[in-house]
Amino acid sequence: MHLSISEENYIKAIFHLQEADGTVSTNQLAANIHTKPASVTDMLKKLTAKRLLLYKPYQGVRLSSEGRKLALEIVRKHRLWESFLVDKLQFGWDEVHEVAEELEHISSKKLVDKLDQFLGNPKFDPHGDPIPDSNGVMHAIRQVNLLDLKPHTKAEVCSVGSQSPELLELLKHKQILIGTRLEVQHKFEFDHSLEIQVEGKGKINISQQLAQALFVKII
Amino acid sequence: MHLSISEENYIKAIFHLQEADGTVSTNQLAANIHTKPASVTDMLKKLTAKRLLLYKPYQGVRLSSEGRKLALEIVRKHRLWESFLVDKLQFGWDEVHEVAEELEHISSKKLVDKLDQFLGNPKFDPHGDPIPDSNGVMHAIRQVNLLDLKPHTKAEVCSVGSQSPELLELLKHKQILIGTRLEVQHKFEFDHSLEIQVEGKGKINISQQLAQALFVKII
DNA sequence: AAAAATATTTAGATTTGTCTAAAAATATTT
DNA sequence: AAATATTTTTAGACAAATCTAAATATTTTT
Ligand SMILES: [Mn+2]
Ligand SMILES: [Mn+2]
Ligand SMILES: [Mn+2]
Ligand SMILES: [Mn+2]
Repeated sequence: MHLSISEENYIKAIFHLQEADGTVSTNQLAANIHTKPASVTDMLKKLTAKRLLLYKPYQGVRLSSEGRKLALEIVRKHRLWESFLVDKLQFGWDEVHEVAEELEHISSKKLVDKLDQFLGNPKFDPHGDPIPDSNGVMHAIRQVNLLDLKPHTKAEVCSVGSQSPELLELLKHKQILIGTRLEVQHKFEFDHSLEIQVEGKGKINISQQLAQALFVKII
Repeated sequence: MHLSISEENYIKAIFHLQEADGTVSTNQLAANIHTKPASVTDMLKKLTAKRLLLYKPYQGVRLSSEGRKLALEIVRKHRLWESFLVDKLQFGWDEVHEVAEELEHISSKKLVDKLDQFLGNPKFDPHGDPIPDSNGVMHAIRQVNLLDLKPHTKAEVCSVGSQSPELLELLKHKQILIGTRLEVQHKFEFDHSLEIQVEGKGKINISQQLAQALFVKII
């Protein structure tokens, strides 16, 4: 099954969007992929004909098992390349997403597996997201949104909810990285902001919007 | 100047073909790029409009200085990725060309320069071809075709004239690599074949066709 | 249960890169 | 210098991926 770069981008977007809702709407997909709904409908028909999607007109779309398998291959490549860029080429973790968006479409299976090996078979990418293995098995880590973390519980930042440059800039400024250890001190009802104790640093305040974008694992 | 993958492939092909003749014909290009002459004419017009080519209908084409600059960037990426695959990922030097054909189109300038640095700024790729630096400067090595090597002169294989799998298979079988040292013992007038003394090995025979595909530097 | 609003699909056009077949230009042979 | 062969360009078609505008289906509000 050979897919074009566009087709791969659609498959990957559906994969990510359906994590949340189970099923993905035409408009959601159009917004995510920066195209118009009419274009999405065309592509959904094409990918359905290739048996990669389960699609009922007007009723949204999901990946077929074949589609899911392909999506996992693309996600695997994306996250391995991100790891390569950060671990080997000294990119910042906030600079790698765009480049990986291109590299994920390189098709050589051998390349991916050799790269995986070269990197020491990493389990998580620089943003803390899990990397599927060569069989498409991806172990989800137990991670909790920072908003849902119980106060006075030690936890470690393990992923971020978006790769927007604005978010990453803010994290850089607050010196919050993947692996940063912290503990919620207070939750403020008024604006849902948090006071956080960062290990080795002082107390800082985090807005609701920022907390929502941070995922931690309890340690 | 943003180019599509197709446009980049044309620019690169013209670069390689004009090394020999100075000017490149429509048919030559069509054969090289596995497309039809009519398609080539269309693309030549488009790239000429972008000021990357010097093209007179019916009279062949050359790269403009702008086109040459872009070609060198693509060649740089191709050869750096080949070096990466061989040096870091343990690919055989006969397996890398196709993958590099895809990787050469990744656009990040930062990626290329970081990769160059990561590899230790190599001057030659696994086939012995010189790698342009980030300013597009490429130092040609003084290399001689094996057919033109004077008998009883020690030399070292430093590049091959094609990356065809058939050629590379033959070289593997004869245990000839980049860096192999050898000396011509006899030249046979009848079929222009050569008897070669390979350092550390015995004498072997090499056909005219094979000798033509091998370039050596005198040591 | 209508009416209104929203979401989705269809229809028709556009761009890019390719093709085949035919026409025109150039090169080679007689 | 014609005639012939070869090369190159033009003309017209097509598939992929996108768009806008219009039609249709679904959902929400009244
Ligand atoms: Mn992508
Ligand atoms: Mn990531
Ligand atoms: Mn290429
Ligand atoms: Mn090479």
